[in-house]
Amino acid sequence: MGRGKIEIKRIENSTNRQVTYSKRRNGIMKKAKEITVLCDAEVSLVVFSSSGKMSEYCSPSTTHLKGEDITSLHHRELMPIEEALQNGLASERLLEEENKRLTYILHQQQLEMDGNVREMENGSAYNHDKGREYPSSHNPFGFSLRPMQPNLHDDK
Amino acid sequence: MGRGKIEIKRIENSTNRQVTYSKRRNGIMKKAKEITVLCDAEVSLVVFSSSGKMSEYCSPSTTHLKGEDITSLHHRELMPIEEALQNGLASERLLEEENKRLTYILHQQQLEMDGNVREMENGSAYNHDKGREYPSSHNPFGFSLRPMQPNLHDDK
DNA sequence: AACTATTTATAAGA
DNA sequence: TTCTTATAAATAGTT
Repeated sequence: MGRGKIEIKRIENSTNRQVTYSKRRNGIMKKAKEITVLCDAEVSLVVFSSSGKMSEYCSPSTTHLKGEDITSLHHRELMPIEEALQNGLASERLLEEENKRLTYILHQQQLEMDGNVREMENGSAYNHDKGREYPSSHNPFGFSLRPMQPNLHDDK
Repeated sequence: MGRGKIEIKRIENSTNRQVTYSKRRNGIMKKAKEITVLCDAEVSLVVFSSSGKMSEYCSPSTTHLKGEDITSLHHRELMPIEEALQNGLASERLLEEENKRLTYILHQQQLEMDGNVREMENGSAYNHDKGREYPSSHNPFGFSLRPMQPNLHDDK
């Protein structure tokens, strides 16, 4: 799409690569938003440039979380951890805290499951991650919790 | 892009919405792969259709995990947990195991970092998982674990 | 950052 | 669903 056709292979020129990255990142973000709206879909998109800069899009949660959207949940659950990490706290300590959070959420899930075993047929999407910008040029973050689609209908 | 211009708003006709979803999902996945290759970027993209079907793309991990790719790590580390969950084991037990696994992985990462701090400028890409269908049209899984970049340099 | 010539994605139709 | 094709949209190369 452009003045010339290009091969899909790494752009060696750093400047061109950066420019193309910027354009295409905008393009894919737009597409993500569009499919969300047009098709009532849910999308999580995270992109890291080769220089470690992150961009992300996450569709608003509509059917789940009882009004709390994924973004706000992300902010509530993850940002405190990210901040703490950036403040240089020991990773072990953070792991403990993370684990507590996991435990809590797992309990919540467990309660749901106990009350609604039928819907526990299938699994989750674990996973993924990417590059980034952190003060020390290290990402101090060991892992993050990525809430997806809690099955919170307790009406059954 | 097509025979006619469309407004970006929910497609009410269910069939059309499904068709558009399918086409656009393919399109955005392609774009994700392209930006990965062209710009040396890392991408994680998860899309859920309104019927609960998930599709995912995650760019391959290049710099870390010493040869173990994301997929195999996912299978080794995560699938047993998913299966266990599906078998209804207590969440506490699973969390403990999960935490042990996390700790182990964190240590592994630590070892890598200790021996090669220079290369720790950018992160690894854990994982991914591929298209599942949730029978009940709900994703029963409330969260996913997203390992990122453990900051385990205890030299500060 | 803008500007276009082109390529690519895709909406509608078959 | 898969293919076709006219048209809208994205974007590569340029300014």
